[in-house]
Amino acid sequence: MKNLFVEQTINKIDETVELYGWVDSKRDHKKIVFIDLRDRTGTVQVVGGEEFKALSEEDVIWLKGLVKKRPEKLVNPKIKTGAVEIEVKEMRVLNKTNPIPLPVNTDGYEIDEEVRLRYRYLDIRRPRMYKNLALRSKFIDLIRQYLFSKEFLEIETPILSETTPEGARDFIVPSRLQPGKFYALPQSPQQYKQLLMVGGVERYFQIARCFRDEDPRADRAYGEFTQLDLEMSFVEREDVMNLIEGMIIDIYEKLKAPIKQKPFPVFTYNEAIKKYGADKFDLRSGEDKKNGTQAFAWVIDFPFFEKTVDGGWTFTHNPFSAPLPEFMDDLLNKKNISSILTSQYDLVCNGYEVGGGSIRNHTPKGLKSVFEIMGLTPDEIDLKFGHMIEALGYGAPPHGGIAPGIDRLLTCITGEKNLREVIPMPMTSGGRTAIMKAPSAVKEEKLKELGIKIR
RNA sequence: GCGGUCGUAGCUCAAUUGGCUAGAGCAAUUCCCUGUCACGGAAUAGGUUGCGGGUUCGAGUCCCGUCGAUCGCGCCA
Repeated sequence: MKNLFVEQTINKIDETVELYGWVDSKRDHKKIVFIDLRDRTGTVQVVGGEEFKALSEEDVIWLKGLVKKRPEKLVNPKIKTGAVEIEVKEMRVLNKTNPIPLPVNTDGYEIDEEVRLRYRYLDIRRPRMYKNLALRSKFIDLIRQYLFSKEFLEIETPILSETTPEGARDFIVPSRLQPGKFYALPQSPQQYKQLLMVGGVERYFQIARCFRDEDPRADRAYGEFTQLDLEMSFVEREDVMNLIEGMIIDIYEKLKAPIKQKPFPVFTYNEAIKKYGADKFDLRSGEDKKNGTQAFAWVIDFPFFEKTVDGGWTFTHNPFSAPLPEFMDDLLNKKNISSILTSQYDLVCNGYEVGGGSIRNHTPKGLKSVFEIMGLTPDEIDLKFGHMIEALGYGAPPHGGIAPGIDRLLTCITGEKNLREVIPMPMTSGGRTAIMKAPSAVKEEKLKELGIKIR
């Protein structure tokens, strides 16, 4: 097993070491040949001769060699290991590469994204992409550390689930055992996490994959995305906001990412619209952008309902939200509907909406009232949300939560312009997996088994 | 669903007003060079200009269609 990373050679002067990695570049001077050996931690120069002649860029090799301090005038200040070089003793090619279809020693922005996605497994060899993936891993690690220290449980919720009657378009999956019927992939674990609160879990989180069949944008990947899904019992709006704000401040300190204003500024929806013309906005100065400062803010006091085109009402954010306490009577009596404010809070960072949540309606009558205002009949309410209303009737605790988007937070913190730069294997905007050929046709027998006829 | 931009060698690009055999850098292959560090130098190979049609003596270039990528609008509880 490999037990030494390239960047550690700097501490192994005069020792014989074994290294594994890829040939990043080769400089052949006939009698003396240099290669840069690369692994995920960086590159180091290896000095050899005849044995390196046949190497090509991206060959995978093992080598044994002596780490030598470089003479002063031969130090390369551009790389972390520039003060040393390896004098090769033995070398083996573990796998000779075919000509590589795209360069991996640039930042990659110049390359057609279609090519980068098709060869994503090579694209992530480039240091920038590896760094983004490593940061993503660290970020999630720090989330877990923080939330476990606050007595949270990490719990998985189903992926094969029920269609969501409102909201985004669902991905649906045919059922074999119930021919002609379909599962849906969750747009978020919203209902399950509330049921966990009914179940007395009190503090839940999940690094949750969410699925929505809506057209993509630069800040919105097609198909699936990841959020930190979180729910707490016996809390009020400020409790959830404080918890998540505390978590972010802790994580960003550990990642040495400066935050512009702490505590995060809070704007009401009306203030935000008046001041910025939108409910998401970028508070950074030019200087902030240059040094990677992250500007967080909260937006609260959104209207609960808005008029639909046909004159009815629909919710602005989340039908499971409770109104602010002072509007509960109006909700239950279906009065002054346009002025009811929701307990919804949105987290904004650098102009992106990076999360949203609310205190939920934890009584059956509160939730029912929302659907009644939306004009659903008792039968419809029962059919679509009967299970939730029933569950709330069995001693559901007051509860609320939030769901920060991991992809967007990472886009902000890395300064990337596109969400796909922090997603390991994203789909194209046309909904294709770029490496494998999904979605693909399935064989006639398979369809028959599922009870599906095409056309 | 709609609109913008783009599609030429494995990658990044060039090709004047529609006109000679579609060029260059990187990568690949062969060769030269003891200190380079994204080394340098010489040569070779590499093309259905996304695909299909049209206009024209002649199309990478103009027109129509189509496919794909990407950005935005709609959409996104």
